[in-house]
Amino acid sequence: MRNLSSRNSTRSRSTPTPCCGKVGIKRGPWTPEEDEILANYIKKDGEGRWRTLPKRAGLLRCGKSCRLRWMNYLRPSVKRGRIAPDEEDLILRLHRLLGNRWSLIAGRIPGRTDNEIKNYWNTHLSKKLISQGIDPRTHKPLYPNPNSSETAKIAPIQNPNLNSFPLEANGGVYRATATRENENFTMTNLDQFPNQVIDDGAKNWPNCDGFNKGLQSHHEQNKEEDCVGNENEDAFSLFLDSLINENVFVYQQQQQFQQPKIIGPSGEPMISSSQAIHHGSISEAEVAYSMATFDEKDGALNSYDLA
DNA sequence: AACCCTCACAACCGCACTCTG
DNA sequence: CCAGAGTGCGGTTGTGAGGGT
Repeated sequence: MRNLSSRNSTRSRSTPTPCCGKVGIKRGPWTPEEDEILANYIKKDGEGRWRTLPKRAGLLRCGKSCRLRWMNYLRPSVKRGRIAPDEEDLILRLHRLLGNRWSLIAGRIPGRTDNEIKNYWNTHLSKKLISQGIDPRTHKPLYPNPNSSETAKIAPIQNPNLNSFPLEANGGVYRATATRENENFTMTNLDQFPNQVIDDGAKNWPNCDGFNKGLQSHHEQNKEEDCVGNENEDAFSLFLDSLINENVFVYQQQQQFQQPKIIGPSGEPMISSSQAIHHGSISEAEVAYSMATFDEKDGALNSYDLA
């Protein structure tokens, strides 16, 4: 799994992309004939070794192009057609949680590809949000107006101290370091996960663990279908589902509902992720990120100590 | 009919990660 | 440990269709 902060790191070496830019390589839209050749070849010989695939299959395309065409268009599991309203709603909520992690979002929407969701976002949803006065990047109001009840309904609840993703790389660990002065409470993921999930730790899920799986693209998940049967099957998915559902709940109820106070094992006040989000001490994205990571040193999932 | 503009979507590109020898 | 191959991801660009003038 790629380090989520790696895009900011300096590239260690500069490797060209040999399959691209070659003379004699066809570019542009794929023809039905090319599609048929590619699909037939993959049916026969399977995916992978994309760089040499075009030559083996007899296509004048670069490997990347073949892979993209297969992943985004030709795969049998790819769903075509319009994005349904419920899918749109899910995309919106996932984007609020995950930002432009299109492959993560796509992994939560069966049959949809990261490219399709990205395109749909850029052409439809971002404009829709802007027309509603919401910044599509931050999901915050473009023109904050405290008197606008409409804005308050839609806008996410975020910690004003945490506008820029305060996730620290700590030996491969991304830990939410949310704190808020004068307010003491602790949030853990214990109220979200069964204990055994936490106790197992992500180290016990080397290739098909719920968390890594959740962080992989949809097509990667398909590649690992043989991993089903693991008791920890997609714990990340369950968690994300709970976040998504909680998120809806928070948005609907934030103005009028007081959630019951939960007392932790040592008497400390405990809150759920939705309450923490509601509280403004941690954003949805921070919860999602931190929940999706584990400490490589002790193999334990991160918990939140917001005190 | 011709041209221009906008939109939606497919495809490309560069970067960075993992894996392997 | 290193170098290169293979691959995935996200931003950007290209292309074709449709509508307006």
